Amino acid sequence: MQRPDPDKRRLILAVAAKLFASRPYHEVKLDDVAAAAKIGKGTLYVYFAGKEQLYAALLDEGFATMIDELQKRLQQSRGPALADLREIVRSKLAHARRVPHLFQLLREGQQLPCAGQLVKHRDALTAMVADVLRRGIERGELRDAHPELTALYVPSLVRAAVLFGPRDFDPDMVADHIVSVLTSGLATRRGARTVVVDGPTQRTKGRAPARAGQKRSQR
Amino acid sequence: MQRPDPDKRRLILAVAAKLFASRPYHEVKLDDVAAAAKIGKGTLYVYFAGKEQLYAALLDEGFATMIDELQKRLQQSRGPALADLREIVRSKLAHARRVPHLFQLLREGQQLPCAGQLVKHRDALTAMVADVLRRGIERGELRDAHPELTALYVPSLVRAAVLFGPRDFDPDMVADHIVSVLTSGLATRRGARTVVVDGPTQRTKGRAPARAGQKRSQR
Amino acid sequence: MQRPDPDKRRLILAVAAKLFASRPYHEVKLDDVAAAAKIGKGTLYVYFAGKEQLYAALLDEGFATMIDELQKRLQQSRGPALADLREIVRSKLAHARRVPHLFQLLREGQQLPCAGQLVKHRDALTAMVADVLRRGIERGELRDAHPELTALYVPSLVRAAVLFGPRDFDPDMVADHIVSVLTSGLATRRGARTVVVDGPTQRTKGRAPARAGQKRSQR
Amino acid sequence: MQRPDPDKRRLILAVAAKLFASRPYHEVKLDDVAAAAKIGKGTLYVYFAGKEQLYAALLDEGFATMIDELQKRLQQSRGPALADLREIVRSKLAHARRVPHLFQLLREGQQLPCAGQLVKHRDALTAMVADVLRRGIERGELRDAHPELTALYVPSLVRAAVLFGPRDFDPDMVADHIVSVLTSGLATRRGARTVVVDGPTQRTKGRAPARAGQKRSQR
DNA sequence: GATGAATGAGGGTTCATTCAT
DNA sequence: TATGAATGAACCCTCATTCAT
Repeated sequence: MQRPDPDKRRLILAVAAKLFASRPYHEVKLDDVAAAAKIGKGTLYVYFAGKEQLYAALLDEGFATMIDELQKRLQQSRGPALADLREIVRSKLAHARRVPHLFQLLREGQQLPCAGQLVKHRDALTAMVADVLRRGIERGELRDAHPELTALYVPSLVRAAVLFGPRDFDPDMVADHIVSVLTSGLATRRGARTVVVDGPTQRTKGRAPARAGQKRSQR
Repeated sequence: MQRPDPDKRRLILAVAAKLFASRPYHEVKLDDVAAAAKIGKGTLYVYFAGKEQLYAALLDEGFATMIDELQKRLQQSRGPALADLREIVRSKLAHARRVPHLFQLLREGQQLPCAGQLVKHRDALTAMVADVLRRGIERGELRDAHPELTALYVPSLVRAAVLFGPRDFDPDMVADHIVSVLTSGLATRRGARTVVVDGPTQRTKGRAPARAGQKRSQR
Repeated sequence: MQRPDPDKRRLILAVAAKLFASRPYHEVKLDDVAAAAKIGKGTLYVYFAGKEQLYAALLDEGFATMIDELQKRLQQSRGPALADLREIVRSKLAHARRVPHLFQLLREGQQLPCAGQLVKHRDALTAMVADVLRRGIERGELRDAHPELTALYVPSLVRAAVLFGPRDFDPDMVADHIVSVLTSGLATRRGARTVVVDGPTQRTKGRAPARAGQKRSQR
Repeated sequence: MQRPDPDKRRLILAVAAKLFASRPYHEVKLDDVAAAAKIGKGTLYVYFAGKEQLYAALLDEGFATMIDELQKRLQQSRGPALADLREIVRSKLAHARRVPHLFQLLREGQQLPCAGQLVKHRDALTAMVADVLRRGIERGELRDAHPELTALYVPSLVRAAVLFGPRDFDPDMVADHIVSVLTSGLATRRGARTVVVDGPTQRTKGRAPARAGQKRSQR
C-alpha cells in the first residue's frame, strides 16, 4: 500500500468496464465506480487523471490486448490466408467473450477527445486483416477487388454477432458462420445465375453486377 | 408563427444532428444547439420535451425514414432474393449519404434510455433482411445455416463501409462490393480447397457453415 | 428580468464585499454569496465568470470609484499642493467610510492572478499623489527628496488608520492628523535639535541625518 | 534523525515562506511545500499540525524575531525619542531585508483564524512605538495630538516602502526618508503658510492637528 | 410562440489529513 | 521518524430545465 498497486488499477478498470458498458458515458458517475470498486473517490485519481482518461484506458487496454493476442496467434502462421482469416475471427470472438464489454465501450469511445489512440488501434487491426487478405490474393487463394474494404467488414461482422446476436451464442458456431459467409458467400449456383453476370433472367437492368472487371479475371 | 412551425422543428433536428454526430452526447449542450439554430434556448422546449427526446427524435426519424424507403423499394419486388439484398444494401447506403450523421448517432443512441424505439427499428430492419434471406433459401437461390445471423451482418457491413471506409467512396461500388462478398465470398476454387481440406467430396456436402471437424486438421 | 439586471449585479457585489472582507478568500463559499444575495448559485455565473472574477470585480470597481472621485475632486483645484494632499487624504478616508471593506479586500487581492488591473490602479493613485507632491516642490511649498516614496506613504497612512485605528474614529480628525504629520512632522524645535544636524548633542554617531544634501538645498 | 529535526523544521518554514509569499494562501498546496522541501507530505505533519498552523508559525516566528530584535535595540537606549524612532524604522527595514516575505505573508494572515497571535504581536509593536512617542512628548522633543494613531503609521510607512517601493532600495536611505518625513514633515515655511492660512499667530498655537476652521476657507 | 435570465441539483475534481508500512 | 497511497468532505462550476416577460 505504499507503491501504487497494479491490482487496484485493474480492479478499477474491471469495475469501470462493467459500468460504462451498461450505461452511456454521461450516466456513469465516478461515485458509482468508486463505490463499486469499494475504494474512495479520491483513489480513482491516484490511478487515472480523470473520468475521460479512465474511460480511455479502458478502451485502450482492451483493444491493445486484443491486438496483441491476434498478433501472437498470427505471427507463427504462414499458412493459407483463409485459415488466418478464421483465426482472426476466432480470436476476436474469444476476446469479446473474455472482455464482454469491449464492443459496448467502443460505441461511444470513438468520439471522445481521447479517441486518437483508438483510431490507431483500429487502423492496426484493419491493416492486419488487409495484409492477410492481400496475401491470400497473391497466393491465388482469394479474389477481392477491394481488400481494404473487406478488412473493415471482418471486425464489423464480429461486432454485429456479439452485440446483436443471441445472448447464448456458441462462439465456434458463429466463427464458422462468419468465415463461411466470407469464404463462400450465400449464393447457390442457381442463385448466382439470377444475379451474377450471365443469365438473361437477371433483374438488374444494365447495372454492372457485383464483380467488376478485375475480379472476373481472377477466376 | 404562432403555431409550432414544422420548418423550425426540422431546422433544429438538422442542426442537432450535426452536433450530436460530431461530439459525444454529453458534450453537446442545448446552448450549442440553440445557438447553432439561431433560436432561443427556450424554444427548443417548444418542439422537444428535452435533450434526450431531441436525440431520440433524431434517431427515430432517421431510422424510420430509412425503413420506409426500404419497404417501398422492396414491397413491389417478388423477384430473386439476391436482387432484394442488393436493393437493401443500396438503399441503406443511399440513405447514409442523405443523412450522413445517422450512423454516428446510432453509436451512442443504443444505450440511451430512449433506446426502446431504436431496438424496435433495428429489429424491423433485421426482420426484413431475414425475410429476404429465408425466401432466397426457400427458392433455392441461397444457402445459409443461420439466416438470422446473416441478417445482422448486412446492416453491419454497410455501417463499416460508411463509418470507416474512404470518405469519398462511390456508393455503387461499395454496394456492389458488399453484395459480391455476400453472394460469392472471397475464396477462389484453389483457396476453398486449402480451407476445406483436401477431398473434393468435402466440398459438395461440406458447404454448410459449421465444419468443425476439418478445422482441427489445419492447425 | 429578460436583460441582465445591473441592480442584481450590484447586489451581488455588495453582498460579496461583505463576505470577502470578513473571511479570507478561500473561506468564502459561493454558496454563501448566493444565499446572502438571495439568488440561485447559478445566477452568480450570469454576472461573473467565476469566483475569482467576482473578487476581481469587487476590487476593481471599488478602486476605480475611489480614483474617479479623487480625480474629480482634484482636477478643479490648482491651488496649494498641501491643500490637494489634504483633499486626497480626505477623499480616501471618505471612500473607506462608504466602502468599508475595500481595504480589507485589498489585502489578499494583490496576489491573485487577476491582480494586474489592481496594480494599474495603485500605480495611478501613486502617480496622482506624486504629481501633487512634485507640484508642491516646484512651487516651493514642499521639500521632499523622494516624492515617489512619499506618494506610497500617503495611501498607507490612510490604510493604517482605517484598518487598525479605533473603530469609531472621526474621519475629519484622522485626516487632519495625517495631514498634520505629513506637513509638519512630529519634532518640536527642541526635539529637532537632538536628531537633526547641527547640535553637538546628537546621539547618532556619524550617520547622516534624515535629510540628504539635496533636501537642505531646498530650504 | 529519529528525533524531530530542528533543521528540517527550519527548512520547511523557509520553503513555505517563499511559497506563501508568492501565491495566495489557497493556492499553496501542501504537496507543493513538501515537494519544494523534498520531503514527504506526511512529514509536514510531524512538524506542524496542519496547513494553517504552518502558516501561523511562519508569521509568528517572523514577527516575534522582529520584535525581539527591536526590544534588544531599544531597551538599552534612554536617549532622545526621535533617535529611538529611527532605530525602530531601521530595525524593521533591516528585518524586512532578512525575511523578505514577511510583509507579503502579513497580508493574508490577518484574516486567518490563527490571527489572534498576530494581533498580539502587532499590538506589542504598536505599544512600543507609542511608548517612544509618549516619552518624546513628555520630554518636549515631540508634539503629537494622537500618538496612538501615529504609532500605527510607523509600521505602515515601512510596509509601504518595502512592498511597493523600488526593488533595489537602499535601506538607510529609506529609513532616513521615513524618519525625515515623520520628524519634519514636508512643508516649507512658505508652504505651511498656504495651508495654515494667513495670520502668523495661527501658526504658534495652531500647530495641533485639528484645524477645522481654517480648512473651510481654502475651498 | 419565443426568449434568455434564473435556477439548483448534480458531479467531477481537489486537497488537507490520515495511517499502514 | 518518514513516507505517500488512500480517503472523502468540500466546493466550484455546469447545464438541463423553468418561467416571467
